[in-house]
Amino acid sequence: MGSLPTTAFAVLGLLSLRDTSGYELAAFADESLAYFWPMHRSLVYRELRQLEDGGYVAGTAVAQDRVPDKRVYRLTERGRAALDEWLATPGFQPPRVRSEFLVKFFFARRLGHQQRWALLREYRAAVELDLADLQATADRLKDQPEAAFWHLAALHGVRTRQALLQWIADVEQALAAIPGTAEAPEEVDR
Amino acid sequence: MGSLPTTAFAVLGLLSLRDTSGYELAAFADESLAYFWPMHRSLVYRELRQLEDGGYVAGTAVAQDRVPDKRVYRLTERGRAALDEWLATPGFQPPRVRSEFLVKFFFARRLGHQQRWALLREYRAAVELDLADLQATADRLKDQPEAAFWHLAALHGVRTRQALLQWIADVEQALAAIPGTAEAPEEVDR
DNA sequence: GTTCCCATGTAACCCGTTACATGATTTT
DNA sequence: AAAATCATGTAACGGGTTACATGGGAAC
Repeated sequence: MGSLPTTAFAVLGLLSLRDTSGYELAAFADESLAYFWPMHRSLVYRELRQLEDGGYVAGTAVAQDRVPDKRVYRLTERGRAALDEWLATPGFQPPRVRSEFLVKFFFARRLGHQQRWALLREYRAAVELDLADLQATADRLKDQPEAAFWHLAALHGVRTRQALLQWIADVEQALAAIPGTAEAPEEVDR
Repeated sequence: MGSLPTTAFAVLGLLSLRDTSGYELAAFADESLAYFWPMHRSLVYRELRQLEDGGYVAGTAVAQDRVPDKRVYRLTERGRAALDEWLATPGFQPPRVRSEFLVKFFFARRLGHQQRWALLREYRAAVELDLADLQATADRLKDQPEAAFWHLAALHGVRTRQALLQWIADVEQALAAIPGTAEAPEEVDR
């Protein structure tokens, strides 16, 4: 009982791929899990310490020259068991989204037309960037069979971002139709 | 400087619609903002207290019989100004997603076929439920012009969930193609 | 007539973010 | 040669979740 937080399993999962120090693990998490489970370095360090206290991982100090010494962790048998049990157990927390943009958008009735359009344009730019990034990741992983699930997870992101672009187009339509809302001209670059 | 957290603006925004107690405000937030900015009741209470300390809202004790007394808050001029300034200021934090499902999925190479398919099926069920809920909200708001932005925000959710169903279909295809992965039969109800 | 739900909130805990520290190496 | 980055982490703060409290209706 007292099951571990999801972040702990994320760490165990990464350790199941190879033994690493906190720094390396956090760096890899940042390239892989970050889109759907962001973890700051500090959190990774603390989690590793706690996992070691619980006997899920074992750390060894490794001296290095030129760079600071590090502590390399590996999964213990207990850790592997916990990971696999969590994976095999049905159920997951409902996905949580936090979008400051949507909060602003929700109250956008208080804004003038100019600013509404500006807000939307800004969102579109952000989504497009994000999509490009995810698409690049997905493409890079496309033909690596051992990264099949990673690739599909990236596609998850791609698909939702594409849907967002569609939504933005819909909203532009709807905004243009709001009485008295003249369509804002494209931003002119003076 | 020392700008307020987004949760504070969410609370100010809701108060701009009408004066309420913490309990009512949290209940309304749960029907409206929750999909993109969840706030637990406790958090709303604390935020209201802090906003009152900062002079953004003013609370009045209201006695009731049969139910406990309550404290009703209204926006002060300062609160209204802070809200509008935040709204009009460009920029927003990048949307953050946290999906335990995707963490499990990412490590699904460790699972057997049965369990992979079970995980996916479970996800589809969850997404379908979620979609139905959002769709119902969107439909309900469709023809209320004063709720136009609320309606569009709900559509934001609808669109992304539809994309997820598409993604799930893709994944089922991909899983079926993984060597040695016989397609798992539909769950038989004995 | 117990048990569950409503309406109102307070208190404690812990996860997640931000700030701080440090010496070597690469960049400007 | 000063500034930014890398490779390691620790410490402090605060937002978000969970647990606790309470007394009156509603449900079974």
